[in-house]
Amino acid sequence: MKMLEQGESFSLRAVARGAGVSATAPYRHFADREALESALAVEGFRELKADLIAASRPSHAAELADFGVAYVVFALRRPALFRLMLGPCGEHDVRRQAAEDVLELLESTIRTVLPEADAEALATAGWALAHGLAFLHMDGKLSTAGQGEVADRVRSAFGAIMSAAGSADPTA
Amino acid sequence: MKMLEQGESFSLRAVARGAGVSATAPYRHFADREALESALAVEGFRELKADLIAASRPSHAAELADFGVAYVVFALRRPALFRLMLGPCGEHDVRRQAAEDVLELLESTIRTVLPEADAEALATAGWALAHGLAFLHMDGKLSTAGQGEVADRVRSAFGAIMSAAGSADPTA
DNA sequence: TGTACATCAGTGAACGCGCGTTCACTGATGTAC
DNA sequence: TGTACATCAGTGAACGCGCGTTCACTGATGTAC
Repeated sequence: MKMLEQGESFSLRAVARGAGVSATAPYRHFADREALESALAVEGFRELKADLIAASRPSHAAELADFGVAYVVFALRRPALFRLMLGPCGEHDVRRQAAEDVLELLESTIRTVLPEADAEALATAGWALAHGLAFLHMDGKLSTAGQGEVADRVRSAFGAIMSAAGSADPTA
Repeated sequence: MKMLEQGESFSLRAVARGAGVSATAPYRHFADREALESALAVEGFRELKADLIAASRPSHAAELADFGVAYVVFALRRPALFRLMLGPCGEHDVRRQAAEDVLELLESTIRTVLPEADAEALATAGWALAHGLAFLHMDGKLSTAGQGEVADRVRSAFGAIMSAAGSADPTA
């Protein structure tokens, strides 16, 4: 049960604490902090992908917003993990490929739902939109107080992007 | 000349180092780390707003993408400052109001350029889109290698959102 | 069944690091008379 | 013009903290014979 506590940010010692184990125990299983971080990120991406697939069975374009809602909800439910997964990473990081996979999941969905759209551009825009909403909510720039407020905002934002894809050429 | 160095993240000592001054010198001017952080953030928002206004004189909807490009370029040029400005903040943080001001700048521009659109929803979507693109590029999830690659990607993403606003109801 | 040994997850003390912060100080500049 | 004093930006030593990491260790479990 390797979990990141709600409030605190990632550190090797914080993970050990969260697991109820001494600060040095993780070294039995991981070479160093970076190896632990990568393993947590990979597991996190597995969960995120499962959430995205579960939340959305997009039969038409509007339901793509469900992807966005699931993405933002995941980020708000596990902020430390989300930051770990999608935070700064180097050139040859496993997280780079994992993030690419998420983008491709979105892209292939768009290809079946909106075959006439520029799937690559639209997938990038959709991902960036969800990503921006996730960070703005996580970082307290948009309110998360109201019941259903977050989901409504995400849906309304996706409404703007997605109705474009069917009706206009997304490349300016 | 209070600046944040390119690579390193914000800390009181890092700012002092960047200013070529001892670690304790900032206490002559700021009560504590948080006061320094707020002052830098406020100054940063002033610069960002100036960049946004300078980069874009939106006469029609497509040019709103210039806002997005300026936003992302600012983030990539001053990543530590950008993270400081738009990173986690509490309920009564000056940065909250400053961020709100940026949103309102975008919103009022939309109101004059696209009077028929849902300006509030569209401004939030546009901000989130630019914000997501900024973080995805900063954090190495989207390539920043190619000449003009970033600006092209931002324009193409904004194309998708903005052409919607003129042609369809952005609320799903 | 019992004895000897290997394996292996976890422990606690210790290290060096950068951090925020305090403290008493120095040295330059400005002001009063 | 010179002397006495206040102001104030900056200094360097020192503190306690959480971090990543090392080290020698303990104690439980499994395996060989």
